[in-house]
Amino acid sequence: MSSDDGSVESCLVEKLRYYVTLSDDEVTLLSQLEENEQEEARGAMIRHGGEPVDHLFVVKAGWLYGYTILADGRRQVLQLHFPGDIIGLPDLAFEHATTGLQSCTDAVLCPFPKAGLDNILQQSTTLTALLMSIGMVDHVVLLDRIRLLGRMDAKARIGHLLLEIMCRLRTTNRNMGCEFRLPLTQDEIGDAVGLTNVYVSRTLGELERDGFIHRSDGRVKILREDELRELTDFEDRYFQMDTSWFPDRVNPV
Amino acid sequence: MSSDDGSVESCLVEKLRYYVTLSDDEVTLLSQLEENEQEEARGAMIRHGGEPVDHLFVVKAGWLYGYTILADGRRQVLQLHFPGDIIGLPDLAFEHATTGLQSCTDAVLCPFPKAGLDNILQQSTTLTALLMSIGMVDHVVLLDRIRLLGRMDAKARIGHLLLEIMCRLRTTNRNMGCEFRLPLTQDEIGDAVGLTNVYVSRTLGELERDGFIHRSDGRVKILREDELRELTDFEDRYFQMDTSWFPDRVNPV
DNA sequence: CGAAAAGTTGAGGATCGTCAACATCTGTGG
DNA sequence: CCACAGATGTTGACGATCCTCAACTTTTCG
Repeated sequence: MSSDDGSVESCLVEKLRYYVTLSDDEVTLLSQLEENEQEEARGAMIRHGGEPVDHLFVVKAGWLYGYTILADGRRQVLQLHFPGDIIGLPDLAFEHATTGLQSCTDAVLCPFPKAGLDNILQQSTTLTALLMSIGMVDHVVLLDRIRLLGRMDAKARIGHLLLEIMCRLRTTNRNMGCEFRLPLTQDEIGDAVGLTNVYVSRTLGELERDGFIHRSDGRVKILREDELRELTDFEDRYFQMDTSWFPDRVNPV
Repeated sequence: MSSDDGSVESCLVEKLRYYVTLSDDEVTLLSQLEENEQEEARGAMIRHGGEPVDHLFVVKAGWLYGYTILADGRRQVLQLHFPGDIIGLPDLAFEHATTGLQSCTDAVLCPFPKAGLDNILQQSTTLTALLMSIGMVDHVVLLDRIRLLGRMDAKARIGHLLLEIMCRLRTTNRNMGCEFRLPLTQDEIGDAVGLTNVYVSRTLGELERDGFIHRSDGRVKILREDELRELTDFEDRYFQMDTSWFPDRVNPV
């Protein structure tokens, strides 16, 4: 699973392979998106909201998040980005970035031009359908987030976020257990689920006292996943995807 | 702008034409999505969350909304659907509907099978790119909603919702003013922006006393749009779309 | 080792929810 | 045309969740 220069295979390919088998041609098409690399340190501002956007990114390593700042200076974290994600698709429809982009760990990004999607749209209806499907999964995850922000209390919000992160990590790390490193500050967690850092601290403490999670180092372990899923009404949107409607291949393997 | 049988042209075509010029072939492709009609009365449950999904809808007339019910019975309205919208794209990636669907006015829907998108994906890269772009606009609208739910107070939430509805209506009703019929109950408004009907009533009253809106009949008039935009930090995501990255046409006019 | 960042804990306060009574609107049948 | 019932909207009193401010502790990293 490693290419001949010793590097690990593309996370994007790995993520897409979680859902369908890819032909060599399709892998080649995708790898064109990852020809350039750009390293970023933890906490780097990669893009401000409102800037002109001329390229998208594939995340090769690290965690990042999109955010907006409100008039009073507070921040809302809009979505988390993990290795294998394509960042910036929604901005394609606009001339200026709708969200800021910041890294929460050291990260490696692969920038590619907007036009880089032309190849894919024109040469592979399967990849087109797959990219649309990934977009649909993301869409549903946002709906879950809306539900969370609109109607759930602090404990459920944070528990839900932790479960979502875990399931998302599993799509590129197939046999991950229930423990993972959580490189988010409590400020960032709060900004993601609409709470303050103070209340995040209290609530994480409560979740730990209740025996739902265990924290040590920068790591989190989900102790009673089933019960936490129940408490937070969580559904794993990443687990499986319906590809039955995909068009017959115009460019068969 | 009317076809020979006297009916108004497709809202879907009208909405897409807001953004690009369409060829006759493309209009034909799209019209295939609207071959069947289904009438629904106000308040009809069209689909429950969790049901198997075998088709999507084009909205021909009326307002609808997607929602979910929480464990305690409360409801979160996830998105509003207007004439010209395609409902169900996100569900394509799943075997079961992720949201319930209900009408808030009498409505006319055009159901079409999942496979109905094949034609479009395979025969028009322009329409494919356009559908993706619409999806991206929707995506950004959801991000705005997340920001609203996570960090804005009741007055801004409701004001923002009203502005969003107005701008959305303008995409299919080009020369609409600042007044429109609002066929949502205060329960539904509350479920959309994460408040209770009681607080919606209070807040609408406050917005009216402040001179931002005027209510009469079932209609709302935005009185000081600029100031309300400022108060609610509103940005019109529907107004314009960047189509510059669209692939060169494989099937030119 | 020391400074800055991140996390914890307490006290008091603001926003919004809950419950309840009442008012108004809407549509239906007599 | 009126009567009535159910749905919808309004208003008040009270309470819960979460925020703000602030002091303090722990961790991280140069």
